[in-house]
Amino acid sequence: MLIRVDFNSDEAIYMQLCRQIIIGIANAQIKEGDNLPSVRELAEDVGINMHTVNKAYSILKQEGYLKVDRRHGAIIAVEVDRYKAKMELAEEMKLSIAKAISRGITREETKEMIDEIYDLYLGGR
Amino acid sequence: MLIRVDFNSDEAIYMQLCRQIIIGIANAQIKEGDNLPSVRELAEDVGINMHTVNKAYSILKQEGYLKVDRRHGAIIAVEVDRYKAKMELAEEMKLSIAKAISRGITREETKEMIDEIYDLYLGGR
DNA sequence: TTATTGTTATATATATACTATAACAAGTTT
DNA sequence: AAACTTGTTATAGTATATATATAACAATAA
Repeated sequence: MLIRVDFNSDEAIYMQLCRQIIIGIANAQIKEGDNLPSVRELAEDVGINMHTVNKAYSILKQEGYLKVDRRHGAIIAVEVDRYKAKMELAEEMKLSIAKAISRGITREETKEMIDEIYDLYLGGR
Repeated sequence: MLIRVDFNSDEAIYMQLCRQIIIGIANAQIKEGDNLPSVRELAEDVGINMHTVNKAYSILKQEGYLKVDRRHGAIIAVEVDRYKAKMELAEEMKLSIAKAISRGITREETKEMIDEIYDLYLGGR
């Protein structure tokens, strides 16, 4: 899985890493049990510091997307707490939908958009 | 419209203000043409610095939620560019939906959630 | 005239983000 | 056994973001 960072973005580098890895899981570029490159390897590869990668991995571990052990490095292992997952999703969408309503985007339009994004990630699956 | 800030939150104070005002527009607590308290007034009211409020107002102005003139202070005036609004919404939802897919939340569940949040804001409208 | 408006300027303190080196124990490879 | 790689931790430095404190300005309202 290819990971790149945009140094001109105002999104923090460690967040760019987290986001790309989560999207990689969503669209099955990386699957349960796959291992990510070591912190030093990925850092070298994208041209950033080891600690920035380590921060991203630590967050992903803490949020339940991967597990880390010394034998195999970082391994994708999504921990699913459906209740927590839905609460988090709702919380994240609250501001976005408030913006949408303020700007006259209907619920049907929003749901169409949801379908498009699901299709984008799931493809034929 | 009541605005409060949580000093223990890890969300920046100016972002808390932006969020609460946008949600206030979405659920019609404040409407087109209504005016917000002056920067000094709101700062005094919630116990923060004038410049923090000014930063929030500047962002909301820049994002097209209000206009500011010296006669009447900050006035709600939502500028709607539907194309831009939908692009922004899609962009904001991409990461959230990637998380949802990773955690096994189906598109139907997500769309139910969208309905609930729309209902939350729109109420009987 | 007096007061209030948003805006701008300067300064300071703290937190976050990122980098740079270095070291450690645990595990893998040779 | 020795050499290497792993994640992790520690320390230190720089840069930027956040929030505060004072002060001043022109435009407007009372």
